[in-house]
Amino acid sequence: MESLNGRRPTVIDVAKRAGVSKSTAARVLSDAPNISASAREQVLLAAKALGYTRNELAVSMRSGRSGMLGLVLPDIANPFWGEVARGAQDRAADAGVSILIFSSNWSAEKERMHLSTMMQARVDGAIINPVADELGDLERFGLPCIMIGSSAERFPDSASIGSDIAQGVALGMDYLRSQGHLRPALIVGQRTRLARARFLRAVHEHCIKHDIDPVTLPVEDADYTTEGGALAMRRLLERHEGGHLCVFAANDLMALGAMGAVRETGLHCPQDVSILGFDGIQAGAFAWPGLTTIEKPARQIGAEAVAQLLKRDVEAAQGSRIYLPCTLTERGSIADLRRKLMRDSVASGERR
Amino acid sequence: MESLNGRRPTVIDVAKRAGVSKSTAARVLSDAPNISASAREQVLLAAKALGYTRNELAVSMRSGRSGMLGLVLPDIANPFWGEVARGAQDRAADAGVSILIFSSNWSAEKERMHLSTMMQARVDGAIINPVADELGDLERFGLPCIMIGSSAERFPDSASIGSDIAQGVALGMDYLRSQGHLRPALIVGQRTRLARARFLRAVHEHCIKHDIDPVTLPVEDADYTTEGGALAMRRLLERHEGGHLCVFAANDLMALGAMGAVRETGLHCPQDVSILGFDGIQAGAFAWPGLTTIEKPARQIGAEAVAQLLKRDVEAAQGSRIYLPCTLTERGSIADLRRKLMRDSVASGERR
DNA sequence: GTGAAAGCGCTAACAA
DNA sequence: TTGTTAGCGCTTTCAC
Repeated sequence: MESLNGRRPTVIDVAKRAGVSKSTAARVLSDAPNISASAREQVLLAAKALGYTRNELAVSMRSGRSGMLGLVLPDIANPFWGEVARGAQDRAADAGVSILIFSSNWSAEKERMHLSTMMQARVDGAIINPVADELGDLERFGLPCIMIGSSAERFPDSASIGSDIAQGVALGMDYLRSQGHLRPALIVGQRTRLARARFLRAVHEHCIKHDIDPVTLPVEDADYTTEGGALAMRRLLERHEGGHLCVFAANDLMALGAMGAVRETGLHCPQDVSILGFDGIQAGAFAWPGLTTIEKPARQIGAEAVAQLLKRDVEAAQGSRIYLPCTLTERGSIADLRRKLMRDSVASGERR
Repeated sequence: MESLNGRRPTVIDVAKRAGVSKSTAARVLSDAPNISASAREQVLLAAKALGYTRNELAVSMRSGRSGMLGLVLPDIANPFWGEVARGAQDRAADAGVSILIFSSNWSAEKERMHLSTMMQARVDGAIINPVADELGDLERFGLPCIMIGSSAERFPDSASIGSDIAQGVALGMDYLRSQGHLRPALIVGQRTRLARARFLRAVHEHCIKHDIDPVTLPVEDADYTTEGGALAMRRLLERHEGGHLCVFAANDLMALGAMGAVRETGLHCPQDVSILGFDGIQAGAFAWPGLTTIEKPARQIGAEAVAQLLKRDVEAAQGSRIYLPCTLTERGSIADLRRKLMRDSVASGERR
């Protein structure tokens, strides 16, 4: 009976077995209307018996849409991007589309390769954290595209989704202020990075709002790595003139590095030094003390990007930018100076 | 000239522009032999001008192979699986194939969904960390399949790749022994987990080799989470009769949880308690003290799985099992009791 | 309600 | 060396 010897069954096989024509079978299998109950039943039965699964490749070719989305990340092994991928994957699965995930490993060359592979695979849309400055054919053929992450700003014409750095920084600065840290030192990215400027701008805005001269905040550049953070911390410690030191790092890895440097110096966090991070990576929860940090909505970014891409069919939103809010995760790397100050003032007999 | 108004160019468009036939163009574009230099040049020129990219969907349909591999992971956001994905991605990119990554989120239902999506997408092979006990159509149509991770043992018939737990445990036990810890306490997984038995079996073998009664090692069950590890540690501490306590946890998360519990009790690691983990997740590097651990070759597992799948075309290796060796990462959570013992014996005037 | 036939973009067998 | 032709599995007119 099963004369297809190992071959995967096609509509034709199903049609034959059901005793109907190819098109009737196809109609049933694609839920088209105007089918007699008996025909439907026969076809469904045959399909089940044969273990028929629709060949999406063929569907894609006919329809011109592949039901796949491309996702190009700088590093899928990086927990932050892993979360983004997870968000995208979950949202896509809900909508019944698949995701082709690529890891550019921070290489523009690899990225170009992946972009081209995506084009060839005829993905219906792409989500990209761009490394290079140009997208090649993607733009040329108007493939729906959404940029994610900070480097997205290099592409002012395309839609983008990212975390709201300004809001996150404000949140962090407000929190530090609430704990009595008015002039935190800053560990920021290299001068070439766009994220650096955005971070600093947000800090300045906060300062101006609170009548603080931005120039009075110590700033150290680092390279977003643990080692860089440790280096920057040591320099900060050298410059420091005594009293409690508070540091706001532009990412968690640098914050964690800074924490290590503090420990090496024989100082303690948060007793002598307070540290605030930015990202929300898992490792921060296991450091000691736990790293208090501004958490980026990684998973939502992925999910929202997919959602936008799927919506895109209807309305083409050129150059729109969505910034998702960050949240504060308190863990224990920040000293509450206010309470301490209050105690001091009570002790010295002052009243208000 | 560009009369395809936004449409992506096909071989036909290229052929027309180059003034040759469809098949000549196709031959050039697919690097087939027997083409005149002039024809080749014309076609390449036309292709470039038009921005032609081969439609892999069509190629796939003709050839029956999609150039895509499916990868089903329990959680793409989990750093360990992220590393596996990264290894697979890199290796696949080298070979010019794409990877469809799915995250089952530990749900058998979702897994079944993803499996079916993969079948419909006509992937050429699949790499799976199985949650459910059956694979459905994958087996039925003989899709090349490789299982990864510990649950792979539930599928004795299919090929699998994993880390060599026995070797890793032996490595860990030998290392502990070298540091003077002869009878470490064990924090292992739940009784239902296959991994638990494998872990314990390896420990027993080590014990027997070294004339230690395995029963004398305290064992606590936990659920592979930080909280579970902390709980198990507290129970271990209660049972403990004084002196240095050494703990070998079956994964890093539990080890990290145990470390936290030690700190809460007012004890210190590694002075009072030594802890050895198993996995090699990033967070372990940021804990304080850094977690010494047996590192699983996550990235290689992914890479090797892809390699095997690609090789599979040639020789079908049914039921083969590959175990990749683990490595030791020393960080600082283990006390060197030997040195301490030596010091003690020197102090008390003993000679050898 | 159903069948016949065209065609998505490509490759491969056959002819010239 | 090049062109013609027949499909891969599916959807979708267009007749009946």
